[in-house]
Amino acid sequence: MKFLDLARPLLENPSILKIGQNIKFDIQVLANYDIEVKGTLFDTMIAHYLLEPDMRHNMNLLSEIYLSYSPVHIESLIGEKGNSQKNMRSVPDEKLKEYAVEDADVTLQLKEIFEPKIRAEGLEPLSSKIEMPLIPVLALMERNGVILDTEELKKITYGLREDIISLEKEIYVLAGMEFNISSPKQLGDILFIRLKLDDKARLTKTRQFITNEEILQRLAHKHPIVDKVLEYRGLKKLLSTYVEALPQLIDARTGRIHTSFNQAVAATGRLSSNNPNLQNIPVRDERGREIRKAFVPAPGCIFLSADYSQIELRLMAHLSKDKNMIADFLSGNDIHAATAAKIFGVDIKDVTREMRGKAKTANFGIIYGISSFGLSERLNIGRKEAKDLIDGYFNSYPGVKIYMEKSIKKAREAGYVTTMFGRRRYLRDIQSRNQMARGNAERNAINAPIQGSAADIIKIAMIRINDKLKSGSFKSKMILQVHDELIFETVESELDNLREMVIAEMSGAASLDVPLKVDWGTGKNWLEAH
DNA sequence: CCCAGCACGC
DNA sequence: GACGTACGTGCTGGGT
Repeated sequence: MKFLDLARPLLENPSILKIGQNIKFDIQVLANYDIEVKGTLFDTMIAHYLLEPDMRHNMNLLSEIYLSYSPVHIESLIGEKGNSQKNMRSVPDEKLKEYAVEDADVTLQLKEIFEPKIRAEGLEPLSSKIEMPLIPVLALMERNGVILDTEELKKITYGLREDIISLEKEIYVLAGMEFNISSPKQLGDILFIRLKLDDKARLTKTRQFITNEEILQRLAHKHPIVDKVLEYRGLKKLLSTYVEALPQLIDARTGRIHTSFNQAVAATGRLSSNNPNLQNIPVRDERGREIRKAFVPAPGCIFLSADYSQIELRLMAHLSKDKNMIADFLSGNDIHAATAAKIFGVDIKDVTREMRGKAKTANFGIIYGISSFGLSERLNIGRKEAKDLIDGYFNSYPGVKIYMEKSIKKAREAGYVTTMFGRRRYLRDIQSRNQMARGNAERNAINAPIQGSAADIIKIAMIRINDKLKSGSFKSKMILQVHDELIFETVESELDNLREMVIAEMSGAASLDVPLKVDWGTGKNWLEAH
């Protein structure tokens, strides 16, 4: 009897607990053999992520820390990573056995340590109701993948290449010499030494000239080369990071792109995505948006995109219990306009674009714990005006200021802050005498509960939606998560049912003092649906 | 091979 | 006087 035939009934038995380190990986390997792992999961990597979200969670490290034991490194079996790295299949059975058994032993020992710690720290519900059940959901989304229309991408490629070459030529003429525009060092020397665009130019810590977008924007009026450089940078980024890289990641077996969702990287509880990162596909800039047209549904399908509207600001309203902010959300008015009306003391119908823009920046800044200096930099206004704006903000929403102070106080006293669902973030620098370290910790004390609660909520929605997809025998697939947005490859006949279900599960995932509003769109590519 | 600087997303 | 908005991934250049 083959091993798989022996293992299958155990792995597929829903009443047998599965303990592992990075179980999503095992689920994917077993899925290749048509084994569907069922039953409750306990993943030591995820457990440690909940216990110490800022740390790394690989098994050898955990073993060294918690078991004072250094397991065999995989490299000693299959060699260093690189071209010559061998496959697990090439490892002699005797060695493989030792490795596999040790791996299982260490994992079980770690579980015995982490499980009581999870319980002791009040993390059990977050663990057993959200993080562990999410593992197979992410595994399925990864296997689902998404189709990339390479012909559509090719169309973009030619235009980009041409424009980059002509920009390159124009830049060389304007600079009076050729240089590597992609080298910040060379570019800085051209702009600030050769062309003398700013005699007070700021330097990076490695004493190069800063040439980032913010600095260049301010210089744009001084010389035509600056805009060309900005455009060149943007187009190069699109070409190298997306247009040229994405087609290389199409899986030969499925013909689709399969990202990895990492559940144990972001210290706030968010997911991250890599190989490729499908959470940073361009959308703001007109030229970049074109790339989204290349993400398409399977024949007979249509994309449904559903996203939480202003979830972080709604969480600020909920967590702070600020009466005015709650009222602004309940009114159904545009929140940034409502904020502007309060800050500037005008009727909401008299709010100008400029006022709304400032209020919007202030709203974002508040979530991130911004200072008056930060806000003045961002809005390109004076320190005084920025301070007045912030004072106006706190007068409008006094509960928000109190909440921010309370968050910092909680961090000082407990050493950590928590999300709505008990996720912790330790802020060890909150007492630091180093201003920068302490400031950082204080901003995290404000941001982590908000960003983290939003992450908790969308994870709950994803689990419930996945359950409904199964129980309702939908053929539609959940394929992507982008922090506050879920994307589905929808069988067209299921669209109405699916949309209704998705919106209900997303808005019902948590009960706040303000509604959890969900916006949605559909389309024959990701740009249309967004 | 690693880090810095930069740019994309939320 | 310096610092100054959270969380990520990935590219290129440039030094080792």
